[in-house]
Amino acid sequence: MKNKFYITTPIYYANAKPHIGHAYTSVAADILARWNNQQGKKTFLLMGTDEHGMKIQKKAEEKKKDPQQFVNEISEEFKGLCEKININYNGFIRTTDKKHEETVQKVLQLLYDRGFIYKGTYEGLYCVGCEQFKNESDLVDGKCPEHGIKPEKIKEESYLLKMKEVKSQILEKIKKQELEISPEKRRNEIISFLEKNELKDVSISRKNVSWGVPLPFDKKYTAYVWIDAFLNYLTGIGWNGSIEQFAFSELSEMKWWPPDIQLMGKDILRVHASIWLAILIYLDIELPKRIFAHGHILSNGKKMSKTLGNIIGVDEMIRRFGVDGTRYLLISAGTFGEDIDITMERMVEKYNSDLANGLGNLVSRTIKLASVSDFQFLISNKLPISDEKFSEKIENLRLSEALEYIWKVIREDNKYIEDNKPWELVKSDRKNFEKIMEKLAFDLFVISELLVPFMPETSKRIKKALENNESVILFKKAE
RNA sequence: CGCGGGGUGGAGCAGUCUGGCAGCUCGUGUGGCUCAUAACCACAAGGUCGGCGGUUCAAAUCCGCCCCCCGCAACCA
Repeated sequence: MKNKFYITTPIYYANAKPHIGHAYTSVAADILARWNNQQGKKTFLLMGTDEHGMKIQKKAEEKKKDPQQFVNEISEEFKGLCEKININYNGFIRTTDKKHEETVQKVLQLLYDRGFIYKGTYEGLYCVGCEQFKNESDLVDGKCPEHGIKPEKIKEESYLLKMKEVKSQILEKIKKQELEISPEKRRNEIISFLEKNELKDVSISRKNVSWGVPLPFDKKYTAYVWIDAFLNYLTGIGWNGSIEQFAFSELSEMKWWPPDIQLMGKDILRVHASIWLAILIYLDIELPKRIFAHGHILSNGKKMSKTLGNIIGVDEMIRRFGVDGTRYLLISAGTFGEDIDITMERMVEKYNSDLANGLGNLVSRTIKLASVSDFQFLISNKLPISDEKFSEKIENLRLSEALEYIWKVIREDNKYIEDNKPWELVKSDRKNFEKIMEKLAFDLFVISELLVPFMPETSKRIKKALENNESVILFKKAE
């Protein structure tokens, strides 16, 4: 299918409630989806929840809940988050969906039959207390933080996915831009990582995790969550696990494939650029066109954490700044792709100056000028707005720059009003007054069009206010 | 010698690849305006671009060394 746009977010791990990072990724994805939709493309935004694995099993036990019930609740919370911040998703995949699980098993079997999965041994640090393998980064002073004991190095039988042999293929495809990884910085990182390191074969089975998809060829094991999770990008648009489905992709429900953009946090870029790509290559499925890794949200230069008490909640932001205000503040906080740093204090400032005093006040004063002088705006919904500079910024995911571009117009219009003094002209020179008002109306219309992906409700409200010549307070001052 | 990111006026950032008067927003000061959400506009103050050295007619930008902060170290989203 031509003229389509398929975008994915990572599926969110359902071991805890959603936080602002999830909102950030989701809003960005939503903006890109809405923008492409506005450009006349058929779009599909896929989101979802990743619901298997040891962590979830344990969390459910702690709360004395059945794991399925536990993830049902969390999954609803993630959907709720999407509603709250106005994410217009087209599909929401859950890895505990029956169809997804079946497809995962099919794929595992296929990879096994083709010899890409083999039985070997996995060596790792095993904590007897937790009954699971630990990462070195999980340890405190070389000990398990929960049990205070040193994990043992043990070997265990395990199923492994071959990685060594695909490495050069992955590297080549990235280098040849068959798959674009951006920002460029991240691309370079991945390339140098692949060039400098051997890719070890990855263990894809878990012995002590009952909450997972059983390996079809050895039911004693369940699949490691990543394998399960990655396939969501395929099952989420209706893949049933048969390779034939791709042969007629123009006609089948796989018409969305490949993803035009896969959006994710920088933390999971590396696993995507290795394991995920390996799976696709083994399955002979076309790679995504582009993977974009964004940065993390910091608060006052630090990761948000309960101990530091610097957590900023989505609900609180919505309460103070509204839905569109929250979307604006998240996206305008810094270059998309870099880490961004937010604090409540600065957000209040930015909200007041950009939204209340900037956009809100411009709309308000323009409409007041019109209504006291019986000027009627002619809203020309006929003209499709296309602004190349703006488009280019969005295509390159320079999202905050795109917003700055709009705000430049807002400032210019404020100056324009100041310079032309329409409140005087209305008494002396009606003709010129109308000329000025038309220019303002046109600009506001353009602004509202450009804002559609970023602040859909605000955009509608501006248009409505212009049509009805009705004064509005778009954004109340925040304290 | 593990890998990577960052250090730019009071705050937050852009600019570094491809060298050419140091840019944006906020805040501050002074003045102006009254259509507007005490909003808006103009002007001004404020920077040895982390440090030292090198290349160059010219360095925030290229090269070398050093200091400080922050991530990551793949089976952890």
